[in-house]
Amino acid sequence: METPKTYEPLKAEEKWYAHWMEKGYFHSVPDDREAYTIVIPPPNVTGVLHMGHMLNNTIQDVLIRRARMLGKNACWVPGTDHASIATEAKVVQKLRQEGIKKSDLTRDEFLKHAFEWKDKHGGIILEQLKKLGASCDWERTSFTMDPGYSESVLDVFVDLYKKGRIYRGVRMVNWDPEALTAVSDEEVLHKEVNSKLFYVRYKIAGSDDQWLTIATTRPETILGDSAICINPNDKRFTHLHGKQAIVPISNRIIPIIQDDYVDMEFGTGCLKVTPAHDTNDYDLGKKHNLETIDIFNDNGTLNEKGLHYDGLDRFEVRKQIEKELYDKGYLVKTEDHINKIGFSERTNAVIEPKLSLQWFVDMKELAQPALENVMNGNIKFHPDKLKNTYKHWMDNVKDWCISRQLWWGHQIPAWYFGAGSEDYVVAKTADEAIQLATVKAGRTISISELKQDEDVLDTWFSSWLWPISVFDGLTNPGNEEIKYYYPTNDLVTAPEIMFFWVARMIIAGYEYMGDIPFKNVYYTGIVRDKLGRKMSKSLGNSPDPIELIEKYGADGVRMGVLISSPAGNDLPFDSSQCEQGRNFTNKIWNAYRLVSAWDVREIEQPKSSIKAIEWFDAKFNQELAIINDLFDKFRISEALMAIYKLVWDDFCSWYLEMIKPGYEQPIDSKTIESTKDFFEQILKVIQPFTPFIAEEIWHLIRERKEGDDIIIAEWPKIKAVNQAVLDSFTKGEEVIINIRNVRKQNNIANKVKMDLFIKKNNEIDSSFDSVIVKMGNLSLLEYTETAISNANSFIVNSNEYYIPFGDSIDIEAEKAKLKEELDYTKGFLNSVQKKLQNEKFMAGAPDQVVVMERKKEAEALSKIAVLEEKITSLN
RNA sequence: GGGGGAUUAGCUCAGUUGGUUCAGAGCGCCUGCCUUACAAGCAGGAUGUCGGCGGUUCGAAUCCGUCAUUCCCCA
Repeated sequence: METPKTYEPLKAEEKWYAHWMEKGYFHSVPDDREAYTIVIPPPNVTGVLHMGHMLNNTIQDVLIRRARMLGKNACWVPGTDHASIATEAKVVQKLRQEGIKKSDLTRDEFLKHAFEWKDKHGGIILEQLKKLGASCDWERTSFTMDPGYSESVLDVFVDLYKKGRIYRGVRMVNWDPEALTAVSDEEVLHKEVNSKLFYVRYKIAGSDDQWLTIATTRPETILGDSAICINPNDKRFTHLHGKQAIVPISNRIIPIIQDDYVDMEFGTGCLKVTPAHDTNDYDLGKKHNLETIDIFNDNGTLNEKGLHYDGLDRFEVRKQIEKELYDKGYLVKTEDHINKIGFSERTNAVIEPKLSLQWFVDMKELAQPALENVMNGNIKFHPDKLKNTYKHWMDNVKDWCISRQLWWGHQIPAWYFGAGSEDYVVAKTADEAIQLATVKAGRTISISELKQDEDVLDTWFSSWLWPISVFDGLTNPGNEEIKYYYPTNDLVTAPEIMFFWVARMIIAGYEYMGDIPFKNVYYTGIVRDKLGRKMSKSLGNSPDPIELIEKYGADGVRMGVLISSPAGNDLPFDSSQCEQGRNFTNKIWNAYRLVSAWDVREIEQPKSSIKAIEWFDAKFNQELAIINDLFDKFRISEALMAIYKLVWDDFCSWYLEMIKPGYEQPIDSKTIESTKDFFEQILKVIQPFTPFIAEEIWHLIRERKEGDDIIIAEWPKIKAVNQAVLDSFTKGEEVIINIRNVRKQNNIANKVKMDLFIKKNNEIDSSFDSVIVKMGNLSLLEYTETAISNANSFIVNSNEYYIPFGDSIDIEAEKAKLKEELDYTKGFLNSVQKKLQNEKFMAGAPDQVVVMERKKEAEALSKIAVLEEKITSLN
């Protein structure tokens, strides 16, 4: 049976993933080993895999696979998030297509539809992760609305309420008029848009024809105005102090107030104050005891306070009111204006600041340990610089609005028994609520009187418990698993959710476990397309990961997303990177083909092979130390690059070429065994990155006993590095490259053997001569006392190398080449000597540096001597 | 408006406490090769005022100031 010329990934991937699953290698149970734990950032339950997931999960898999090889008890917990707004929006949309309106359904009916949807689409993304090779412990798959999980969410709500950390209050919230729910500050995206600034004049009350002019971007909110505000220092408006103004159209009389909040430079210096519809105005309103006039319905249309605009959409009103203001002589002018507007992350609707009764978490004190323990390094961020962003947010942390006017999620465990604002209790179950309510009301409250809060909790109010609740740490505190796996080790996520999720997990960790939730946070970047645009479904610029896997193989795609993706930097993705990854797997495949095809005999081991083995052994260990260090620093893509070069350049281009027997020649058994040992070491090191091909070749290269799989093999241990061998090789390498250059410049085919004469002027290391002969395809390597005429020549370490080549040598060209090198060396010498003659340098520089400069000087001088002599000899 | 980054080769990025030829890597590009593992390959090669200007220093990609450009977060 012939081994195919190119690696065919798909079959191997299916085979080995099934094998790993069957062997239970991904499953972890607590034991004596050190635990290494990662909890997956749970994707939306109904989501599909996109490039961001690919990047994120590949990194996690690399970390977990390496930890497994390091002998740790590796546990990667997968799962999904119920994603209340996103999922509910999808279900509503699907029902609408079927002609069903959400408003026609009861809560229970709607939830039935939602669970059907979840059962149908939920977990698709987890199946896709398997194709990528993700070695998650699938027996531990969690969902934020699992019964046990839900229980812990409610426990935490009740607990925080009892501790006084949760309160209910009327606040300005970000209202999504499309989803009809409040959203958190973090779910609002601010974008710059071109809009208009409207200059509108208000008549001063009691005057005949005195006016003031305000500037606003939202003329429709005029109907909700409660005051005009001016800066008390503004000299232009001292005549307005204590006066009142008349609101256009509605003709209400409102006070003119003074506050230095007003920016005298912006607009006209007169600000209209609409406490119900602007966060800053709300604060002003509270400060000055202004009336709050809410003119909007929940869906963004105006209500009866909007007078004749009752029922019309806010944007339609903006158009119509412009005309009315103009017709009635109130509109002074309009100007083009760029301002930032908040959009809902989920529905893209323009967010309306709205006053409403919501539940909040008081964050100030909770945030303290979470801030401290990141700043003091108990939790490390990679890259470290993101600590600054974190600190800024935590220093200015605001209360967290946790109620959402949705049905899909954890229903808030608050129970109302009357119409008063305090007629409610917070309890996990209805039974408990009855008891509490009875006490609070001072009379017997029956179940029929009790009404549970209609709203659900923000999704992040459940996912902030993720590292704890996946191990039942709240419902079954102190259990064996939570003790063993918590705190987890590394978290891999996007900086976008640093506040939504990371910060809050740290808060919950301290509040409920008294400890950090993880030791390291690795922040990935945003995956962008070639034009630098964020990959998104709406732009349609995101490739389908599964198609990529089918085209390039999972290993190729894994490499493709990691190869240029340092922590915290965006990943400008192009499928050519997957091509590079696929080429790499193919390279390894062909190295295997080469090694497997040789005829092995009990013959003498060539000297060059002995040297090659010595060298690669040293080289491998040198690189392994570097790779381990890069892993420890979470420089994953650099570790990959180091491995890439180790395999491609050192192993394939140098080592295999050095030991490769001639065409149809056999290889000695010692060399082949050493080579297979090296190959195994290399497979181990690539296993975290390209697990499938590693496993495939692991089983092809040598007979394996049942259960001898690379996924659980031991990560190579570092042996002492023979630096002398590495140094000798470097010199030999330089000679070989020079020989290749001579061939190239003179068009001498590789198969033509050449002679090499060496005139020794300086110390010379001849230990790799046998390798030079082989790699240079030399018929002769000889040391000589005299220069050789009529030869190509080069200089390494002041020793002269000659390759005679009859008449075809171009003496002038050779001279020019030597002259050029001479000039460069003289210039170099000059700069070195300048330094050495500089008294300040000699006084200020450390000895080591001076010694180095002297050595450089000596080398340059000796090289110049050789070059000059050669040039003379050519004349 | 406030805060935080970033700026090094055509692209994506390394570059530790300022000091080895420190100006680097991968990709791309150029040249020559279908040399029996691999053309998804081999061998060789070129490319930079380290964003600008100023400063500190014997010495600056590295430290300081300033300007420019740009990204992110917050208001």
